[in-house]
Amino acid sequence: MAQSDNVMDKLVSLAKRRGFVFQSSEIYGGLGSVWDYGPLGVELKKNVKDRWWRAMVHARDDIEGIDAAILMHPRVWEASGHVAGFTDPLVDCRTCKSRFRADQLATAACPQKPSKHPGEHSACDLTEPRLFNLMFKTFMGPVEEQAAVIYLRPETAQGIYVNYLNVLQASRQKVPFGIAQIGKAFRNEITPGNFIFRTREFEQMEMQFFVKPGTDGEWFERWREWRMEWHQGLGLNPGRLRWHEHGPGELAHYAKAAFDIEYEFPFGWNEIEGIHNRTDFDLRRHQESSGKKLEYFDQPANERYLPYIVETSAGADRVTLTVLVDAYREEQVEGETRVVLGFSPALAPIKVAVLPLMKKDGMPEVADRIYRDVRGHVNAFYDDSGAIGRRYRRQDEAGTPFCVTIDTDTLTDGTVTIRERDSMQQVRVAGDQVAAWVTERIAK
RNA sequence: GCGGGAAUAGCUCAGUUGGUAGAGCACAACCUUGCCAAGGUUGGGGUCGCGGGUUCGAGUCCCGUUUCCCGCUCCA
Repeated sequence: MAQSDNVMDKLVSLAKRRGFVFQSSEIYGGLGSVWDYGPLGVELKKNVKDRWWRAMVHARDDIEGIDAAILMHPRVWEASGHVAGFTDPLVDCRTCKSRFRADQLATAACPQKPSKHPGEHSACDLTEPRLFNLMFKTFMGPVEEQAAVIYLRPETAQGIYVNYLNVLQASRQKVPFGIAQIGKAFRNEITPGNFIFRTREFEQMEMQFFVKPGTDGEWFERWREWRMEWHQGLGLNPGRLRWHEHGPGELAHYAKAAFDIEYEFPFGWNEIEGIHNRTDFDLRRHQESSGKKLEYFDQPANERYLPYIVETSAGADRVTLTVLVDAYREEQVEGETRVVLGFSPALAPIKVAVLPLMKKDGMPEVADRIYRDVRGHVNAFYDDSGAIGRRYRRQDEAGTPFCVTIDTDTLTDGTVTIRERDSMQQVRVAGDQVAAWVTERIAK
């Protein structure tokens, strides 16, 4: 475990040094478990989100995208169960330092395993129950009165449910169909941590798929398969991905069945995406709470029903962390340790670095022309300072898959060398073909 | 929130029994070299997490606080 922690520590240092992730409000001492993405991090995360959006919305005819507001009517959260379910009364044991949900504690006997208890400790010395509301509260309007209390959404899904009929009508979709959304959500986690894995402000990539009751089981299986394929398509180590099925005691209040896709982080196996069969729980609750009919009318069959919902919910920050962790590797060269981030070209923040071999004979000028051409197509980076080997290393550390060098031959025949990070192979390409060459490699 | 550990330059860390800060790397400029990181010269950068206290004097001792890490409980 000590070695694993070490990897995360090094990743946090690297993330800060190279501009992937900074701690929020660092100059004021930092804000707990809130992180900002830097120049490279925002590109990486954006690439992850864009890839998800393309797979979900653009590449399919049966899914529409939306972008709902973070602020919603407070009654949404009463109907969803979050006002009741997200306020846990918790008690602590002063002796064994354990925490329990007060509503699950039947007796005064300590439910901890005996092995955890030193000596004669057989019953817990419990504190008074305290309320932990996991939703962030704020006020709508300038006067702080009870009626104006609203919440920052603790999940993005509800913005889809309350809009489902609007989307259905506007898009002329028919069940089965889905609605996709990428957006921020907020939770007052009791214990956040592990860098950007569990944070209080986070971004979700959610797709809610509306199906006819009775077909939910087969759609659930289909989406399980598709989502795992998507994660594998990011180029992640397949041995570090697995399923975790929720047992009866683990299921959330809304779910009939739930599978998590887990990734093996240095701190253990943890969930990066959940696939849930939410049944008609949410639509039914909103229908009852709002008094508005939310049924779907199946014209050919001439029947009305509340659709069942199969949800796929991935953490954008978690997937980004997964990509970072999976790409991280150390190489030993002549006793020195060097760090390489082996991002797939499609996800890499910088796709290509343009490096003139020497700062003379007009090489920087030629390199600059190529750089300006390439950056019109993909995110590129120009560097002419220091030794060439060192510049290669800097790009390896940033995860740049391709480096272009301009040498004396470029000045006469216009060709450049493209060096590929992972294979260390070099190819000779015409300077004006670099953008096309790189674009093709990224698309693969 | 509870218990344990930690916080000194962008990063990794030194800092002796209290006497008002250093190294390597990184960064900037110039020179040199030129295809897989450490060339030369010069330079910028720290109110030692923050706030109190003890002291003639605090990076160092005491108290509080914030943040991070490790456990306990929850989740994407």
